[in-house]
This record gives sequence, structure tokens and C-alpha cells, in this order.
Amino acid sequence: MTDGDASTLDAGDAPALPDDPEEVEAVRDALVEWYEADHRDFPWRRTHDPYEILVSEVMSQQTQLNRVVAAWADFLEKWPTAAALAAADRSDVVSFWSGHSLGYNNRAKYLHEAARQVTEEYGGEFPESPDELSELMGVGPYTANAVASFAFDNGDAVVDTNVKRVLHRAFDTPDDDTAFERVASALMPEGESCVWNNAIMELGGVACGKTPRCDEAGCPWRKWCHAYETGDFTAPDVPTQPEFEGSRRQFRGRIVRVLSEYDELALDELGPKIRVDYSPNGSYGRAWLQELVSELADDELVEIEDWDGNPTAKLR
DNA sequence: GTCCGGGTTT
DNA sequence: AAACCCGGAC
Repeated sequence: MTDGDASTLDAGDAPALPDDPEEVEAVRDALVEWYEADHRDFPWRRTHDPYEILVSEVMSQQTQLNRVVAAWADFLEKWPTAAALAAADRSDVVSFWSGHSLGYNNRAKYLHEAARQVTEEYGGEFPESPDELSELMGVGPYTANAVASFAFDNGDAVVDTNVKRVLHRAFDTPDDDTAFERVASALMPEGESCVWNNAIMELGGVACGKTPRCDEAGCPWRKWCHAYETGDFTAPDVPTQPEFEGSRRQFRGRIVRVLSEYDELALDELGPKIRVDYSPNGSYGRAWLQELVSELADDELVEIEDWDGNPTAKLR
């Protein structure tokens, strides 16, 4: 279809890819050649199994890649297929997640649920389009395109913060999601999502990180790059998170970790294991803990038994 | 000790 | 719009 973006594209100060289509082709070729000449050899880049890709993507969303390597291998050894994962107890999956310090335990739950969806709703066969993949629990636009790309070479351009940073610097793309979307899609060579999305994220990871390493990494886009020309390597704003130390997040994580070591634990036994200054009637006491545990129960990560008298928590 | 990363859900 | 995690780099 013809796009209705002509007015914005013609807006004079519109950011841009080179006008000449041959030049755009040169930009594409330069990146793909750079990637193919040398890149980090992550194990998930050696598979096209959609389940293995999904696991790596969900883990990568939140964790340094070094730790993902070990967790990914362990996870697949334990649950080699979507069917195997779907058959597991969720508490075991959450325990694994917590035990490998992967963070965001809800995502273990989502991954387990996604595996169940694949086996029960798709007969064990992963769907191959980004739209269908998006229906899986915990799979949003980024992960849907990543899995479609790396498993089936069937994705659209991924837009994660790496890609945004690269596009913002190289082509002065404004810090606006629809603009990133539009430029990323215009740039991706049709039908080459696997190599392309790997390449552009590799660029964001090794050459165009927060501190740019244009020359050291031999960035293939230096001759077109707006930032390289101007010296302004400003990156798009990333929302800053509230403090972690002392946060509810921190104690939720501790609770899950402790509960994965014990079958079940009364609140007054759990308390001291997550906080040295716990005392049942103190300011950080049973009422405080009860609320945290209740929220974990609302998230279906934890189960509370024995509500009358001596509440006990266990992984669900 | 301080800073850093980052997509999905509700 | 807000909540969610934790180790590693500096």
C-alpha cells in the first residue's frame, strides 16, 4: 500500500534515510557485511528452533547476556521442548528462574503459560507470524518480531532500545515510537529479518552502545551517521526506574527465592529470612509481610494457606 | 558506593 | 502510567 506519511516525510526537518534508493541499499549492505564478518557467537544464534529462541529472548529482555548463556543452556536441558515446559509445575519454573537470578519472576510464569498455549492451542507447532506470536503470554511486539525473525526469517523490523539508539544517532530519527517504527521498517531489507535484526542489534550492542565505539568497532555506518558527523551522540531517553534498594520489588524477589528453598513457611519464619530487622509486630512485621505475600498471591506466584491464625506461604 | 539495562502486563 | 528484578561494570 502507499503510505500516507508523505506530509511528514516532506516536512523539511524530517529525519532521514538517504534519498537515493541505491544509497539505502548501500547502508543495508554495509551493515550486513559488517555483521557477517564478525559477531558475538551466542549459542541461540546457532538455532532456529522457535522454542529455544523464545526462551533466549524472554531471558535476554532482563538480564546481562553473560548470565543468560548459562541459564539458557540449563533451562533447555531441563525443559527441552515447549511440551516439556508445559508439563512442568509452575513452581519449578519459578524456582529455576529465581535460582538463576534472572529477575522478574512473572516472566517465568508467562513463559510457562506460553508453552502451554503452544501445546494446547497450536497443537505443539509454534505460529510463524508476529501477529500470532503476539498472542502468546509475555510476548509483546519486540519478542514477537524477534522470534518470527530468528526462528522463521519471517519478522518485521524489531524496535528495542538498541535499535532506537542506533536510529536516533545515525539518522536523527526523533524520539518517537511511530517514527522509530517507520524508519526501522523502511531500512530492513525485505524478507531478511533474521540476519538484519541480528545485525542491527549487534551494532547497538557492540558499536553504538551508551558510550559509542565507532572506530574501535569499525562501525559500518560512519559515513552516513548524523552523530558521527556532528559529535552529538545523545541517546533517546530511557525511563528511569524507582530505587531498587529497599523496594517492594527487592523483597518480592527475596520471598520467592526463600520459598523456593523451603516447601512452605509460616510468615513469621519467612520474615527473618528476607529481612534481618523483621519482628512480627514491628514496623516491618507481619502486616507488612502479609501484604507483600498477598500481592505475590495475586500474581499467582505464591499460595497462602492457613488463613486463620498462622498463615503459611508456599510457591504456587 | 553508584549506575546501568529494558519489554510486557495490568 | 506504574510495576516488575538483580548482578556486574565502573
